[in-house]
Amino acid sequence: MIATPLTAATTASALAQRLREAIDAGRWQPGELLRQEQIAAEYGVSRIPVREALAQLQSEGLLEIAHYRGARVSRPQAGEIDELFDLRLMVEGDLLARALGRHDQRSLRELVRLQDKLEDADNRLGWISGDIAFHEALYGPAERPRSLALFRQLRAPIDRFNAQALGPGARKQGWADEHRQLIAAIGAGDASAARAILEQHLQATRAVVLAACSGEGDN
Amino acid sequence: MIATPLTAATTASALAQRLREAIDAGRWQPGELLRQEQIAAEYGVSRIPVREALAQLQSEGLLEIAHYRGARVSRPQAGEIDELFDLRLMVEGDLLARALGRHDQRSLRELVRLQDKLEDADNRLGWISGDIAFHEALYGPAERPRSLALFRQLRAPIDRFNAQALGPGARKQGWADEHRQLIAAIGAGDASAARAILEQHLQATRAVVLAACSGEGDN
DNA sequence: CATGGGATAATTGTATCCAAAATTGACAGC
DNA sequence: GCTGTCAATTTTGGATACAATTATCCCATG
Repeated sequence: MIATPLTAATTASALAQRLREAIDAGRWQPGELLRQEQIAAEYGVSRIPVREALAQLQSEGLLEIAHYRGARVSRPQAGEIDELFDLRLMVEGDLLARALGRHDQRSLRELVRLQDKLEDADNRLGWISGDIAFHEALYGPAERPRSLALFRQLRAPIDRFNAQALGPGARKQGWADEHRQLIAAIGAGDASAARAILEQHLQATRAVVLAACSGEGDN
Repeated sequence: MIATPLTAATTASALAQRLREAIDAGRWQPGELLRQEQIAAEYGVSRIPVREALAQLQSEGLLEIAHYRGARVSRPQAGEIDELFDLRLMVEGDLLARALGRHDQRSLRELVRLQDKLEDADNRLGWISGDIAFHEALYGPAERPRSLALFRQLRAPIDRFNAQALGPGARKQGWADEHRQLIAAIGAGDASAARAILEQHLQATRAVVLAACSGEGDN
């Protein structure tokens, strides 16, 4: 089966995007081998851009590539998920604190708009990308590019589990409530309240992800 | 001029290592283009592993690659250096706190040994790699692989400036004193003292790097 | 003399082909 | 029947060749 033709700046980057989505969608299970030849045939390209795409996904932590032994979907350990949430709390807490005094009417309205849009999303991928957009708008005024990049990097492996294990219904209400409370705390300029809500938000998400992780984790 | 033959697991990874060192040594200035053909000829390989090495260095933040336009040495901004130190303080502070109660006689002796070795290093590269080894041994008992990887990632762009701008003599004594004080605080199990020394250590380094950065930064 | 268009060259991205390593399977030996 | 060894096959890594894109330079034109 040959997929629809690739249209993007470069074949390799388009492939990376496609493969990312395919892995998130469960096309390959954690630990499963991705064969270069097979992928090349599937997308109608040669193995060169396939290799570059795989290397890209490796640098993102999505794959583990062993010399002459192929690329496998990496399998996040429960302990690492836990660690990632601790790191997120540090980084995002700092971003939130720095962004707090820099929000204005316009950025607050934008947050509300993004949250409305997020609550309308019905599929899990739309839900997650909407959540990312919300948090980026939340932290954007801090003007901390490296921290924001780090935020994305720390989320990625967590979202992979979220996308597979969670439906849009799971904890959606609490999730939305916390977002609304965050907006309110920022509007009031209440730093400690905002921090507490963020902490609550991440702890609750951690619990859900860990439950899903240990529930289906059979290695 | 053709460099000495490459000997490593894979040509691409060996090239990446060589290029990293070459860039750290100033073989290419920030903003300068790295030509694939030229590098390939220089190391006696084809352009394929060169491309993979360049992609690797891009993912490390060392290069910026534009489609059909080549790879350039990235130019860290002063604001980003500042941000990186703030992130380091968060991550390393957390690692230090978690490692504190887990050190024992053996790991403390290892720290002393690494520090002795570090103070013997006479060239700047040995100094920096020795400092990395010391800090990894310092944070190792925390058993936080992601945080440790993040530590390396946050150091890399800073060390590049350190390697270029600083000699081994600059602040070497204060540096060593702070390391010794850290070992003492850990031996005494004094968390707040250890944290304070780490903070002092990083702030002093930040000042030196920022001075070097703004001193030669002519963009 | 400045400026814009277009041919030419230089450089990157991709396909095809070859070499090296690893996996698989059969078979001999115990 | 199990195990170790070796050939055949599969798969990955790298080299060479070709296509696509961008940069450069020349010259016509205002």
